[in-house]
Amino acid sequence: MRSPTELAQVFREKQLKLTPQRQLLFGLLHDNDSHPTAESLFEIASKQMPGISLRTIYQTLGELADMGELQLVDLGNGAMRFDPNMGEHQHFVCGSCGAIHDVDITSAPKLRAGSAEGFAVEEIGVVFHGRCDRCNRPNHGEQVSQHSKRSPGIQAKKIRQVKQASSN
Amino acid sequence: MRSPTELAQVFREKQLKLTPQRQLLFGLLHDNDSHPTAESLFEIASKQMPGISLRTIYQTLGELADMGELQLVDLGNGAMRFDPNMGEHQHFVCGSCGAIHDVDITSAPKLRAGSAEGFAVEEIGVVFHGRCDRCNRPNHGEQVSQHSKRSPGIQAKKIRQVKQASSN
DNA sequence: CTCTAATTTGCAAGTCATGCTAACTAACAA
DNA sequence: TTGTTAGTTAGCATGACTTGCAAATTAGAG
Repeated sequence: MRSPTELAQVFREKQLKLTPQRQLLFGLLHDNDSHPTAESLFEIASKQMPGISLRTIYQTLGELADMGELQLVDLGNGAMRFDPNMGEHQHFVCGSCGAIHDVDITSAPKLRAGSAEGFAVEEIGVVFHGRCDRCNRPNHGEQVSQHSKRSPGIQAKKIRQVKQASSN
Repeated sequence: MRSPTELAQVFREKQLKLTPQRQLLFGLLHDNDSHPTAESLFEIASKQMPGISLRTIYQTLGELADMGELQLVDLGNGAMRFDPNMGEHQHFVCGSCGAIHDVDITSAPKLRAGSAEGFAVEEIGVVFHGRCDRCNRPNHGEQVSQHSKRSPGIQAKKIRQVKQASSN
């Protein structure tokens, strides 16, 4: 995602208003590698701007995604994650603490697929699962920080799948 | 997933009752490669057993998943998909018609990842996106059959992610 | 046939995200 | 500075998908 300043420029050019809500979000998202959910952003934003609406968070996030400024990542953990890192990369999800880390695609085996079985593959989504280095230590803090809400039953054991947005 | 007969055996051994609802589902799921949702199974099951509850579908499906008889696949399209094919394979999702096809992992480049960046990778989830051969034809039927319900906005462009169940 | 624990149902509840609209305001012009 | 207006925000309702719960059933054993 571009810097708040650049985004301001882009918005202006598109006749989009530079509201304080948007500017706040631009700042909160810039260089944010925490893969926040709309809810978590809402909480943080609320501190700096009490009264801001969750609806606005979703709205703005959706616009930024439309503009190709950020990715909407669904790890199947319940809520959508927003990732301002538009570079080609994948994600690693720690099954122990729930942490999500970016994985440089170059450090992982390159993935490619031509038209397998007659399918014209355009995008390949990948998610690595395992335990992060911290949780692998002897005295790891086995605490699933991101209190996973939605459905403890099926959710707990389901097999997630990936998807990369098409060029739409 | 094992055959209905074998499943019956398994259930008996586990002191689980062989209800007609379960038997019906065993049959509907056996060799089913349509990646049905709970809802779609419900519709089909309802024809053969009017009155069956959607709740029961979810319940049974969850149990089968727990028993390792089927995978719960989340393509991010809104509803969970149930896949009785427990063999190692990936999925291809057609962005045009919404069809989901199994992809033999061997026909796609093998994926592997040791501990990238300190992470102990246990599972890697992959989903291929593109257009199926049918939709690639000149006069393709550009109809998203599986009327995607849930959230047309964010859903339409979001980047899905994958996940493979841990050995739980 | 009886009994009991496992199941099924039906409905409420919960989570996540979007639709809708009245109230508000950034951006621009006079 | 003030007026105008199209773009935005805030709230609330609604929708989709699942699960929790408790009462009513029933499969399977004795």
